[in-house]
Amino acid sequence: MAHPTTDTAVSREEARALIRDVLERIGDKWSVAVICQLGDTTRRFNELRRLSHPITQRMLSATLQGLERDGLVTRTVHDTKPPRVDYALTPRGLSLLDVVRNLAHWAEDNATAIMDSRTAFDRGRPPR
Amino acid sequence: MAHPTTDTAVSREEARALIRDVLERIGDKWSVAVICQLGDTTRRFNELRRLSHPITQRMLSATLQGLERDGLVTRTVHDTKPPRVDYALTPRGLSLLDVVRNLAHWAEDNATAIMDSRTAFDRGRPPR
DNA sequence: CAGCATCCAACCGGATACTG
DNA sequence: CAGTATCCGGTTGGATGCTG
Repeated sequence: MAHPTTDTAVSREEARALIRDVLERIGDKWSVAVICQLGDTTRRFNELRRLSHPITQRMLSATLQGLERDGLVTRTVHDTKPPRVDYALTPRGLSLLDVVRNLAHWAEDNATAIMDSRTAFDRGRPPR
Repeated sequence: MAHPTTDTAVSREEARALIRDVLERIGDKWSVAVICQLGDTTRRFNELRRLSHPITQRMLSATLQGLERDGLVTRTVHDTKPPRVDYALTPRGLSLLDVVRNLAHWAEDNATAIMDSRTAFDRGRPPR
């Protein structure tokens, strides 16, 4: 405890790094959409595909693997024929869903204001 | 109102599009960090630069312009010498700060669990 | 101090084709 | 049905150098 200020600064930076790591998980193009679609029900692969609409197989697969890797969704394979795989949020995923819903709420509430702000800003600065 | 289901589906999709537009704003690499650093105090350019640490000038500039465009921060130029520019959150930016703080909180709370989950997952699936 | 301009590498993500 | 493999274009963002 010789240099508490330094300690604090370091852990602060480390905390920021962790936060960014996590934010990059949900900051990609599809994670939030998929998490919302999962909600509190379990869904199958192509079901998610339809719901998250123009998502490609590749991206859905990658997104789900990322979420599974982080312990946010579970993947259960029923080896029937045809094969069937169910995805669902884990408790941790559900807790994230709450946060994400707040975010979505805010986005919905402020979407038009933001769009207006953008066009106003762009009118003042014509591109080139 | 012949096909209310269709109507709902369409507006739902539009809503999703809007939300994604907004999420992409804060989904980039630096916006959240800058918003947190602004908090409820006004800050100068290089001050933000130091606080958001390894951010480059270019990225800070771009991030701030994006946030200003969306009406989330204000930019005030004092023409003194040397020049001085202050950035601060608008009311809308402050409301976003609340949401973002929730997110950061969640990230902090779950960071270690997520890291553990990742290493466990990766142990099960060695690369290649 | 507060930026803009340019260049360029890395990565993200879409399209497409194929498999168990 | 539920994916994997490959290709490849656009965007993101870092490094660097210059300006008022």
